[in-house]
Amino acid sequence: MSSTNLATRDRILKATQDLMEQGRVAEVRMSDIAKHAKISRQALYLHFPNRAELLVATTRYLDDVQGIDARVEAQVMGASGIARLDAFIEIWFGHIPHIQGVAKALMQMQGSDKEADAAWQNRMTAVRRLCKSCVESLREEGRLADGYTSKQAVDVLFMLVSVPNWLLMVQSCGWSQKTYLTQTRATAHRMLLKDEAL
Amino acid sequence: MSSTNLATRDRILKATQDLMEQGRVAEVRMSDIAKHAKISRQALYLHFPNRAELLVATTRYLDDVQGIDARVEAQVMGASGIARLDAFIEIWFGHIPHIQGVAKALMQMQGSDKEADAAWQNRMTAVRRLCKSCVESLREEGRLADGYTSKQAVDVLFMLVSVPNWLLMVQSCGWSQKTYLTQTRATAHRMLLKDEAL
DNA sequence: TGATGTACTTGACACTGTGTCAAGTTGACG
DNA sequence: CGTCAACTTGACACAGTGTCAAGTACATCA
Repeated sequence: MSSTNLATRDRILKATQDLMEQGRVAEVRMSDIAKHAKISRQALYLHFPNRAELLVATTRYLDDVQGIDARVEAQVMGASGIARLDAFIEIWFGHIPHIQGVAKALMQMQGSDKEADAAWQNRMTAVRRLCKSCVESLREEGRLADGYTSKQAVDVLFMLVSVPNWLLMVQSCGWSQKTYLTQTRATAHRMLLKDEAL
Repeated sequence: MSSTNLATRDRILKATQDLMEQGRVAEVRMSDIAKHAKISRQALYLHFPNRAELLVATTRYLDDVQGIDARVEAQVMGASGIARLDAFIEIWFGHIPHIQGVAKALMQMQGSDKEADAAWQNRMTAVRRLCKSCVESLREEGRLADGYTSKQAVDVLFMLVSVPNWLLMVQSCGWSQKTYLTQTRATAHRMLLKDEAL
């Protein structure tokens, strides 16, 4: 895998992204990806052991292309309290459209494929960590609402910003990105913040 | 389909429910269901044209077994305003555990199978209608929060009570039914109700 | 120049699960 | 006894994944 041609590997990842972004995710077969990357189907298996790992690698690739880590570091971890929460939601919701196709495919394999299951779960752990850092920062500043344990607050935020919810609102219900962002931010505030009755 | 033996049909539906409730949903094959219902795999196709329709029929069967329609009629449509909203959430969340397995299977087929897609979408329309009736009742009583169009309010409620969210909180995050119900009811109030600053 | 190795191709094949088809079997009812 | 409905048995087509073996094209190096 690491010994194979890098340019080809990137072409595969790019092809996967392209096809996923477009359409009927489950109809993106290994052979489709190969065709789009202009290699043989079998060559895919020289770079990735199976479909699940290819999809996971694609999310990593997309993270890199979008420079998500750096932006998170600067804008989320660089802020605190409400500002951190808002920055997190904004950056994450800006990223979802890019990964949404691959995410859908990966989630569809859940249960049918243990590898895919674990892989996606693992990816989501990173997002969960960010939720946690937001909650902790709010708590440190005394802004966290009563009535939740810390874990519950993290769970709630994690649910609020989940990909399935995004898919439902933006793709099925036709909400614009902007509307959904605004509404979710407001909801997050209403749910997680202490009333400022001062 | 309607000309075949009814007892067998029910055994199939019961078997499907049993297997789905238990476990790894995607690993429930047509042959597994047949085995569990003590008929041949081929006999399944005398009763249901394909897997998708079998799953949908199973949700209908579960609705019937649970007498969901009557309870909705009495407790949801029989109430109004906040009481209707609360009754809806309570009944629906009480029902999700029963249909959750089949729902998961159906959602997993989304995209790979147009029939399953349409079928599940169609099932969810009924839930959406209930959301709508709650929102309309709140609006009639002047309790609906400002800042949403009616459609947006329905969308928000629909998202809040979605099966994926239930799955995430109750199955992945380990929330108890009761906690999740209480929290969701509170969230629904916070999001949909006008502040009662009187 | 010729040897070696890497990246890729071609074509075949095993395997799993869905759905179809054709030819039985069984039991009830007239 | 005949007939019909419900079901069984066994075979098969089809799609998609993943594997395997043999071959090609090209670069690099002795």
